[in-house]
Amino acid sequence: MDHQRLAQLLFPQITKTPEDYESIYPPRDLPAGAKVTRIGPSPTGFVHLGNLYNAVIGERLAHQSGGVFILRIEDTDAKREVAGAVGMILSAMDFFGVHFDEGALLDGDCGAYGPYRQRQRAEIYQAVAKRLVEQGQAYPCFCTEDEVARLRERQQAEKLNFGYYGAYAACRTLTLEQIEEKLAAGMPWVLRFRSQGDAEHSVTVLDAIRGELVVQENYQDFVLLKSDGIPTYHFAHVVDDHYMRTTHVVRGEEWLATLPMHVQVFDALGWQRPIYCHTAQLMKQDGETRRKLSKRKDPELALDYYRQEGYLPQAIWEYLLTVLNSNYEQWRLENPGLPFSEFPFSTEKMSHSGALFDLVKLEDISKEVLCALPASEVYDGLLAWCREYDAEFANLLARDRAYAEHVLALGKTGERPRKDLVTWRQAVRFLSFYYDERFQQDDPYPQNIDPQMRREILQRYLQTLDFADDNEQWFGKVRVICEELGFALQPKKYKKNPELYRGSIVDVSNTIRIAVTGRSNSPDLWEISQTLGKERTLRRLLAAMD
RNA sequence: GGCGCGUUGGAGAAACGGUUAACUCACCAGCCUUUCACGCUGGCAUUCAUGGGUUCGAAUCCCAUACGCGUCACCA
Repeated sequence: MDHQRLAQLLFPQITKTPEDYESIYPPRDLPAGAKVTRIGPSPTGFVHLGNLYNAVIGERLAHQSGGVFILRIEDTDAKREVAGAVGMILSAMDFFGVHFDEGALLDGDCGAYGPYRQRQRAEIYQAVAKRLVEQGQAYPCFCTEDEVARLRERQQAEKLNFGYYGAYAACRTLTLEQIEEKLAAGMPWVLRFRSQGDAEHSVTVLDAIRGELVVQENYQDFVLLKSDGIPTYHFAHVVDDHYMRTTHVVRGEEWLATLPMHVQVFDALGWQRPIYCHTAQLMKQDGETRRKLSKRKDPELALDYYRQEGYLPQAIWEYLLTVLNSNYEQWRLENPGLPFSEFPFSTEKMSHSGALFDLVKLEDISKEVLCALPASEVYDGLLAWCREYDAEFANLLARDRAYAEHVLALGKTGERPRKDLVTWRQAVRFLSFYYDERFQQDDPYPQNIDPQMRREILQRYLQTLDFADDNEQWFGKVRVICEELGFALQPKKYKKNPELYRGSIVDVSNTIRIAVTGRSNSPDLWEISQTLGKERTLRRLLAAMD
């Protein structure tokens, strides 16, 4: 077989060689130890939490080592591509504060190792493919998808390993004349790797998460180029990560199974293999079992969900970091003031098994993050979210910034600040009673307070109310009302002898609280009353008496 | 079916052959308290999927078994 001739026949238009690309994409000039990583999302119109998960790993590895973090669009599957998907990826990553040093942008690319969209790299793959053909390591295959499917069925029936390999690789032994004939007839073809592998042999691959992996050699003649001349993932990965000079390939563990193919191509081309980081994917509890997060089944795990609910990007980061490196929480406790980028992230600390995604834990971290944020920043964040998702509330907030900040600061000061806010959406609900436009009674009055007693309490409260009082004076008056009406001053006393009292001071103050705020859960009632002002407080009290 | 990866409490997990199996979240109880929170204190795995072995000693090493997940496309 004249491989040179075959290569020329298959790729007449390709003039550049792999060596040409070596000089177009020279080794990077980076400090020692700097890592080059990338994420390679497919533009399918759905940005997934798993995408962010791997992005966080890649970003940390690159940026904490002074390296480069790349966005590459893996658009080799034209069938699944959705218009506008690149924009969605970009905006989601930007929202979560994931910054790329180079890669695809909306209007073109940024960086010297592009293009960063795989379909635009067709010639590069083909140049490498041509070389493989010249070396006799790749060959054209004219089998149709149907034929390959039937082969698999036959193998299944005979309990053989499925696939296109060895004696089953019909086109592997085609002569140059036969190939020429089929090409001349205009038959479509794919380019297959001519595997020299033997399942009896094994290869050792370095994985930064799992240590040294010993895997079976690949023996399948898998597809390098599809009939449209666009590579499969397996080939694109090798070519791109070589010419982009990626040092660490971060990807999900579902790629472990095809890893032997990838190392085989690296070796066939005499290229240095990257260090792999095969991550255990986030899982979801599904009834009795757990499974990988799936695009189709878990739409609520689209990144957009967290944006709509108003989770803070920082909270998501911190949550993902605790899942990735469980010592992160300890570090956070010891370094409450430091940004998370100071945390020494390590692949060795990563778990080999998939973690369940825990929304409750995320909420706890959100509270923590929001609690530590100064009121003015809370205001800015909340306003930004409202502008997008609750325009009416945005206007209320913007109408009086000082008031809003004051409200947000309530209960935040002191040694033990409250952790009332979880997400922006929840914050809008929580803060609604500070605004008449959103004020309403959410919680019921205490059970042992009938409407008549409610009026009695509020009546007396109104009579003694003096906005010049300080907190102590104010509460002293509430105590007097309690005594007059037969409520226990200490909840404990009431608990001990419920028959002696109508209820306790808890019931009385809650009645007032609900009249003023509509809630049984709020920061200090007197501070709230002062904030609302005399007029509004009185109006609400009066309204509650009807 | 083949191959691969995994299995410590409700969740995330620490432990890297050696006394009572860290820590965080959740849950429960108590304290604090005018509510709800916050905070504090305590409880929550006599046991590390199961069964064998190695060892003076195992969650930690070895071997089976079970279970779960992944993968076997001209999808990534």
